[in-house]
Amino acid sequence: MTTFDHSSTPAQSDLVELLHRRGQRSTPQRNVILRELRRRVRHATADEIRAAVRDELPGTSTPTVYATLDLLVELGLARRIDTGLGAALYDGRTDPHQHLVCRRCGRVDDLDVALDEAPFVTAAGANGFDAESVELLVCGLCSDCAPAALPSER
Amino acid sequence: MTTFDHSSTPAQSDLVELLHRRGQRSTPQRNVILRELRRRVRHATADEIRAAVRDELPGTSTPTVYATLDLLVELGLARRIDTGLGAALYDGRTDPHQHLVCRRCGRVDDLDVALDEAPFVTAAGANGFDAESVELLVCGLCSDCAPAALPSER
DNA sequence: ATTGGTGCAAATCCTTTGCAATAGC
DNA sequence: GCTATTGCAAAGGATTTGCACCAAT
Repeated sequence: MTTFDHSSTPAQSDLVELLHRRGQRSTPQRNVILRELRRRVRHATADEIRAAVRDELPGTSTPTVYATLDLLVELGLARRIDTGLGAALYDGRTDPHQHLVCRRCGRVDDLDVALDEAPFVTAAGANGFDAESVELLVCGLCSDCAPAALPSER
Repeated sequence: MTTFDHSSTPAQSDLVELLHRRGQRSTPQRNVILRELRRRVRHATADEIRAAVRDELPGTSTPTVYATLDLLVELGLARRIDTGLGAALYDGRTDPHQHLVCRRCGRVDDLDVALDEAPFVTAAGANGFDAESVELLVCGLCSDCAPAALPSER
């Protein structure tokens, strides 16, 4: 196999089964964090998720939010985007898409251009590397920042 | 234009001219850091570069190393790799190539598979985004970690 | 009852900032 | 001489750890 399963988004309720299959537990925190992540249009930082989750689960702690987001990524229900500009972003979309990263304001937008991952996964395998995912980032200046940038920074 | 200039690595001496053209100065720190970055086979963290540079320029400070590496990236003489696993890595190779990132040990290797950036750059432009570079990371387990990983973490 | 999960506080790690001193041009 | 660059120390921000308590199975 040279590609990944990119089937459609699992239902919210599937989280319970995914967890139980691994001997892990369904908790209010996990359910609410996944729901919150999916409700969002824009990508969110762990801290933004925590702020939002607090309406429903007031005591929710930062370490729990991080642990849960990492777990969701591991379960294939979320993606983590590391841009190197401030905090990592979490993305509830699980279907294949890429990201546009503005190096000036840090904004990250989705980019829906198909990427054929097969050659990369195959070449990785030839190096003894077990590929799990391919992330493509287009870095540059977003529509707000491009005009504002001085010639020297372009 | 829908692609970038990926011409061959500039000579060390060109750094001086690149800097002067921007009204910036050639300093021993900048020259030594670039030389060190290019000498390396494996990618290096800012701190590793600092440790290496200290042999030649004992006083070199952390902020200078970070500032210089950022400058080299801006000048197109280096790339910064943000994996989200520990410190950022700097890569002195300027010709097009991708990266393999082991999520377990953090090791990053080069992957020489051609990527056609054009469709991504074009689509970015259609969104009003001014693309400057495209980064592709293949995430997974390296040859050392894949056998060691427990079934549950694979 | 078991043991996985949570919250709290604190620690750690990476990177940037402020500022006075230095050194290219 | 002008001002970019440096080093130092310290701050800042993101994420993780240790541990006691709690709760899902």
